[in-house]
Amino acid sequence: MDVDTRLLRYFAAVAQEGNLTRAAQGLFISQPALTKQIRQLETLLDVRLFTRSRAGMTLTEPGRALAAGVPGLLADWDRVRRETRSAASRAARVLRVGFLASAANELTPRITAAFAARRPGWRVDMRQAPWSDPTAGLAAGDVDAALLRLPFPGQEGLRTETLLTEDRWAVLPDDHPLAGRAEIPFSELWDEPFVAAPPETGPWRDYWLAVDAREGRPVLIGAVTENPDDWLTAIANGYGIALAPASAARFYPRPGIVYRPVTGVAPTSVGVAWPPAADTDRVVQDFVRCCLDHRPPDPDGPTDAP
Amino acid sequence: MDVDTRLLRYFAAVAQEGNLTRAAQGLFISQPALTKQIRQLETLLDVRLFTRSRAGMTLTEPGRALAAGVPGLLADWDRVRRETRSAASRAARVLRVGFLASAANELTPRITAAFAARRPGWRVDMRQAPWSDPTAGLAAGDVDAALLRLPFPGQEGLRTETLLTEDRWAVLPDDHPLAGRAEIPFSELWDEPFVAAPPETGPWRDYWLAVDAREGRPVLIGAVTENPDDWLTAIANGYGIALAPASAARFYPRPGIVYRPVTGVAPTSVGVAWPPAADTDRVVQDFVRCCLDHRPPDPDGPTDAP
DNA sequence: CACATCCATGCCGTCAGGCTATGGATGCAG
DNA sequence: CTGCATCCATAGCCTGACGGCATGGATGTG
Repeated sequence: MDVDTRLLRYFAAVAQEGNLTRAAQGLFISQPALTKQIRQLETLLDVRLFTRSRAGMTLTEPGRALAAGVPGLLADWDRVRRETRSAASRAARVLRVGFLASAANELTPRITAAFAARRPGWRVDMRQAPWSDPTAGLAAGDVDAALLRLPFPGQEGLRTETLLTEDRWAVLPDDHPLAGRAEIPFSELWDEPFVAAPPETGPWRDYWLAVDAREGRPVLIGAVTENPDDWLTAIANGYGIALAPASAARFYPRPGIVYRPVTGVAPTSVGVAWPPAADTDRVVQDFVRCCLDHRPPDPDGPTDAP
Repeated sequence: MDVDTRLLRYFAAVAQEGNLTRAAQGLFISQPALTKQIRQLETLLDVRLFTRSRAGMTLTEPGRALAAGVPGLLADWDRVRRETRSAASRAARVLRVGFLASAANELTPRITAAFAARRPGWRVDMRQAPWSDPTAGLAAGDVDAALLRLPFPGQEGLRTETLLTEDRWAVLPDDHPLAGRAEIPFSELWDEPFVAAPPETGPWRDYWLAVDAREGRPVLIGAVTENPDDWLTAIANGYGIALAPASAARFYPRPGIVYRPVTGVAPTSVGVAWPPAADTDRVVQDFVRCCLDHRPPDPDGPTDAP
């Protein structure tokens, strides 16, 4: 009696959604395809899992029994898969490091160089994470360590060390009325439209919109983008402005875009993070050591910033 | 990243066997098909799971990590599947009862009739189990209760009640030298060839060969059969003799076959069994009650035996 | 009564899984 | 040294499953 995890995912989606059409949209397949798959699962188990009605799909009693077990099965498979990948990385002497955007700025190459010197034969695999994952793959177990922005949601379950702190600046189109100012109080930006990350990025999005520095004022969203490139383009095209770490001026310069210091928002930090399970992992700890050894003496940023 | 349990079964088989060809035989597929599947799993995970050599397939380090997790995944899926089936039976008001051979003999129809009277709307689904499973599907969770021979291996983890006890008789071809005897001491059968169940049925096979009543003498196997029909045919054809419950003379009469009482072997019992989890299950307990209510007063067999 | 919203069905193209036959590598026995 | 056995990999083919689109049937709703 074999089953595909795909079938279980489909079932879980329909069970949760209670609606074939919407579940199919969420799974990026057509509704008839999903109909067929659910029927196939029912045939396979010889059990009626749903009662169909115009109102949608309602779980039967056995359907509820299955729905209770499936998420655990999928999670277990995911765990085993990640453990296998981790073992593979380790066997290949690869340290997987997740990072967000510009990672630890100018420190990054120096950290990896120091690690290479400390662990000959090992290779660092730097993986850029999407904005939607503020843990840069660490929470999902996709990487052994991560360079990321502090603080982040879920930080309690992970070990972190701060590497550097820098101010947040404003990113403006160069024809913006405020583009000529040497420094801008954040309150003057409250009514400006912002180019934001997608809503599903949650706290990340709010953090870079500086929601908690707006004294409750609503945020004006001018555009939503998924990655730095679209983000800069949207700003250059005048859809809105944004906040960014000061170092973005060095890492993401672009014609038509200017970066200006902002007062009235808290600075942002970059840290290294690792899972508690890696506390005794010599390789991960070596990497952390390399990170800490290259912390800049000046807490406002790396000393060799251009 | 979806995977089929089939793929995991294949992987587990190769991991355990260390040999594609033999694993493929055990899985009833061709060796090239298995080669492709294993390679596909490696591609899917992007991990080399085996090192190939003339000596066979050896697990790599990540392969061992996967092999450690896969049996648990498969067991969990099986558990969830059985729970779903159980919920379905319950919802359909079906009590699944496993049984071996002639179950509780003449009692069986009376038990089911009593249960039908006690639980209107419920249906008893009687499922004959193969000889290879002395728990008649109970251990695997395929049934809610079982009518089976006592004692059986794995009995400790289950609840049992004895329903009837009967002597074991000899089953002989009618032209056998001992066929004319009214009663046969078992010691006179020690050197006779026996028609046995397949070796994989283990304790069941040994029990009906009465291995523990032979004072250490080796058993002579004249033929191996998988089911009662082949078994009787083999005996009629003179391949060997066998032991059987006395009631077999009533349930399995056949031209060319005679049943004779035997002394020197312990009698055999039929009991009802259920999992501890069903101790509080009203329906299962009703069925057990029906079984006990129809226990014959005479411990040597049902009173209405012909 | 038209319309919206469910799920089910029919038909078709594509691809993955299986089989048979065969090839390349390597160890072993005569 | 050579023929053979035993590994696993590859090639070519067939079938069946999965997915898409278009459409149908049932049932509330404005």
